[in-house]
Amino acid sequence: MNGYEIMTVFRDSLKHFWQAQTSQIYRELQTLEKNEWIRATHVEQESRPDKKMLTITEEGRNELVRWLKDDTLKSSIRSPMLMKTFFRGECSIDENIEYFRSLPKREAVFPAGSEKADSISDEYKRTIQDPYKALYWKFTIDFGIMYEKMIREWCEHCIRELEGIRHENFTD
Amino acid sequence: MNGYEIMTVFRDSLKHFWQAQTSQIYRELQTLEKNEWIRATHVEQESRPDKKMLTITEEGRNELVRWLKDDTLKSSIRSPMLMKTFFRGECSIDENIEYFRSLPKREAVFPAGSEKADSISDEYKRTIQDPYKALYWKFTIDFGIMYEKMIREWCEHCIRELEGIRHENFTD
DNA sequence: TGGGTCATGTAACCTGTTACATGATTAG
DNA sequence: CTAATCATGTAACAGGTTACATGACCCA
Repeated sequence: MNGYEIMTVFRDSLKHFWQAQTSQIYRELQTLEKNEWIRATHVEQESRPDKKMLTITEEGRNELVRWLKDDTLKSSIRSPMLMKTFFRGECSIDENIEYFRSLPKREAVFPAGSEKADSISDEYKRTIQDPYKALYWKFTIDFGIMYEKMIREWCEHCIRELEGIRHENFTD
Repeated sequence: MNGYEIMTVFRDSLKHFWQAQTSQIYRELQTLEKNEWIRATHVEQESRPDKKMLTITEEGRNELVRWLKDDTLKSSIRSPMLMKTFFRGECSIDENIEYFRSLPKREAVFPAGSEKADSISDEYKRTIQDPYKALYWKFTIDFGIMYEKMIREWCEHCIRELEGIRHENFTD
């Protein structure tokens, strides 16, 4: 792929678990090239700007597998949404019930609906070809769907607790 | 609180959704002071190093509430774990079944067990006093517990799919 | 006497975001 | 003719990590 194609893959197929800007992609690709983990070929085109096609090297693939097998990396959650929830004691019960009601929509992993994710998949499967590799991509989609469901249940749980205390002497 | 106390709160009570290093805390506190969102008082102590106690200002609280009510900020997931899952097509089915078996333990939000979270809570509730505010902290713990459960179910789902294809002509 | 807690930070680096910059082709 | 797509990046800034630096007290 070239940088532009990688950008479209992030935008269309990976954004449910990782967003990346064009600027970051080009900068990271420069680093990968410096490390000789990828190699560039200049491809001339008519009626389209020339492309810089990138291919993974042997050392690059070794590094990829080394990273995959390294399970010392801990990927703890870093959630601005939970940080906001934590500080919601600054607002009233009614405001916070409304907050939890609107949260699932605002935090949606697939704002267009998770069914739409499948239609994106067609395009992506064409790029990826190998159905075995596409399976792991599908697993990340499944994660997103289950995550959305969990968020909805969590919000319902919080609303129930807030409604339970609304009529106690527990007001701000 | 002073910087050190804030560090202990992150370490003991917020690390399930946000980790912060001491160095970052002190740097951010400098910025908050520059913006006059917090104000410092020097407190002399015997047999202990002097403290720099910090208090939120009126503008600080306004800014906090402004941030709380701003729901234009989208907090999409950024998960190194899902990125690794995505690339797992590089490994064999058996290796990946093992990967999903060990994942819930490695990705645990509460490595000591979520029951232990409650014992941490006692210490924290003493700090926070206000039971209404403590409730929102508990909601973040509940999130962590539900998230762990979801991860376990997701891993079981992935293992089932991988075992289903193991005996098809779908090998690496 | 040695490790843990209390208490403060700085420096360098890496990663992610926002804004800027350019220019050709093609489809509606 | 105008907006979208293809194609490449740079600069500056913001946020997060790692390593370094200091020093006193307290408990075992």
